[in-house]
Amino acid sequence: MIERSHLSILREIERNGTLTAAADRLHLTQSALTHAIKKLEQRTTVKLWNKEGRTLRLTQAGSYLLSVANRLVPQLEYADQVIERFARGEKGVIRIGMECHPCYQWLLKVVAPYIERYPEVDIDVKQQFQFGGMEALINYDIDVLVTPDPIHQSGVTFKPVLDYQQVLVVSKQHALAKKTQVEPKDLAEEVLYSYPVDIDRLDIYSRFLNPAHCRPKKHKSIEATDIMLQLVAAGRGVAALPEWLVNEYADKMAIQAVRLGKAGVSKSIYLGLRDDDQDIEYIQAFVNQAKWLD
Amino acid sequence: MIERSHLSILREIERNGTLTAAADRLHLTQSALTHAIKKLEQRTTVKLWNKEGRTLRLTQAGSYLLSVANRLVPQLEYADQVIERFARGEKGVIRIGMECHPCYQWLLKVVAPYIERYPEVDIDVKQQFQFGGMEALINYDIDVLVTPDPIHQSGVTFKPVLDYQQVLVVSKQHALAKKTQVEPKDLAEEVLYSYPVDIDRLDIYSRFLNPAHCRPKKHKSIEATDIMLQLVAAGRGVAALPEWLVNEYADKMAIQAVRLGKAGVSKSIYLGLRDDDQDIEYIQAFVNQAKWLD
DNA sequence: TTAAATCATTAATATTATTCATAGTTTATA
DNA sequence: TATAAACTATGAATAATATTAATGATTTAA
Repeated sequence: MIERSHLSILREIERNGTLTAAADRLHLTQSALTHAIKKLEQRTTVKLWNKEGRTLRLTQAGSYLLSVANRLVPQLEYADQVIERFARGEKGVIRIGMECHPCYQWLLKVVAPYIERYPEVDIDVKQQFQFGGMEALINYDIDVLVTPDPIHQSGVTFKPVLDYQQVLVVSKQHALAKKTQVEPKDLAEEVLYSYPVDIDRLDIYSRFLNPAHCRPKKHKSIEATDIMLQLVAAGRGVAALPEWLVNEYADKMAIQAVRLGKAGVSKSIYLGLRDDDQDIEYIQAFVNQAKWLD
Repeated sequence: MIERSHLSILREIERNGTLTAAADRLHLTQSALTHAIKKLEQRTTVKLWNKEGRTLRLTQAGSYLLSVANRLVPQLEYADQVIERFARGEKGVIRIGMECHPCYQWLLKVVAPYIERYPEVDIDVKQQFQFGGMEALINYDIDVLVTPDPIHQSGVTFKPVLDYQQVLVVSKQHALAKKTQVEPKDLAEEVLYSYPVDIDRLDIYSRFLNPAHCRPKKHKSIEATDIMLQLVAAGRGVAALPEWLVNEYADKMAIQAVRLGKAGVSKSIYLGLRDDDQDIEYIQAFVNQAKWLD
């Protein structure tokens, strides 16, 4: 069986001309090389070199093996390097699954500085998890789950990375814009825009309207945040969004954030990780980056 | 340092699912494998597997190494074989991959005299490359690629070995059989037989019918040349084939070759070789044999 | 011809791989 | 849920292999 060491020896002998020099390169003694090549030639019963005087000339079989060596050894050496990078926690892939619509904007702000610091880590974002992110995480389809609704399950741990207020966004011209807070009944005559997700997953219902048994006049769903906010700015309706997201748009659009009720609606974004991965350095670093952004 | 044994172990564990089974395959004990992988993981300080119960799931680093293994181990195994052949005093093996259907018939005529002259060289023909022959060549799955469509890529050189005309074959009774050449519109009421390959790869379309915006009445695909020509002879349709191939059958069947258009459709068959192999004598001899046949 | 450089050989030693025996887990099944 | 079966882990013993040291033989160059 041809081993890596044989191939390395082939290469170094050819490159350096003499056994002695090749041995130095390989941090071995000349004797070791002599033994190694003799053993290889004996075991395969193939002569790899013809000895002309003290110089070695490759046979046909030898130069075949040399070509194999020149092809494969660099690949093995590269693999060594990659594994070292894995060892130092520098190399890897993070596949991120998103379970909340507006989180994407927040995620971009986490990812940007992270990829600066970890250029060897690939980031792959899969946005299409309306739910079922947990399953994807457990099945190793993703490595990190970004969600506002952590589910407790063994093998997976969630960490809060961002606390924020869910607020009502209205046009600057809107009557509610003057108030410091809105009440559920204030929405009775409003058009409410939301992302196209199940109503049970919308906090404006579960934590604000439903407890007061109120409904908006109409409910429309829209995929794109920009469009939604343009409609809001135009006075065509209102929306419930994270405060930090509204702030991003506040200077470009005529919109205003208003607190939901007296206490406000507090939310958190969580990152879910498999316990297996907890102590992978580049994943830890990612979680820390997310926390720090806060 | 990643050794061949590590890569083989990776492969067999993944292939067999359990350490015990992998150990059997490798003619080792389970204990040996446990020790080996533990040692590797300790030396590199990289976890290659996560143990979930008794099943092993590759980590990112592990699956990276597996991909390296799947690429390199077959090449090492092949090198073992080549060296064994050298040991037995055989000069080697030529593994030929075919990317064109009718080339097989031509190849037989090259191989026949070659194996007379080089009884010590084994010839192995792999016909199943509809495409992807390039990859096979580069991966050392084959040594020679026979194709009408050479792709320029470093490390591989193509040499034309046969120039020929692609012609239309019709029954001797067919009206077109009297003509010296056919025009695209002549096929408008014909059934056209071809090998079952993508239409883009058929010269009768790309170089004859398409430029004139013509189509045959119907297009049917058939695998076997003999059957195809029998149908043609029976007047059930026409086909486009290499002239030399038609000539082979011309005396046995009532078929007639007609030139495609005024200029004809000229084609070449190329042999692709890795540059590494260019100066291996028995491979050179093969290429020469192919050229000479012309 | 001689000194320097290189390669080959043997025996001793060091290192690494493998096994054996056995204990500890996990999984299947009854 | 107890039990058997299948699998993995571990430590100590052993086997196999690699490496060296010491030295003699050969080649090369001056």
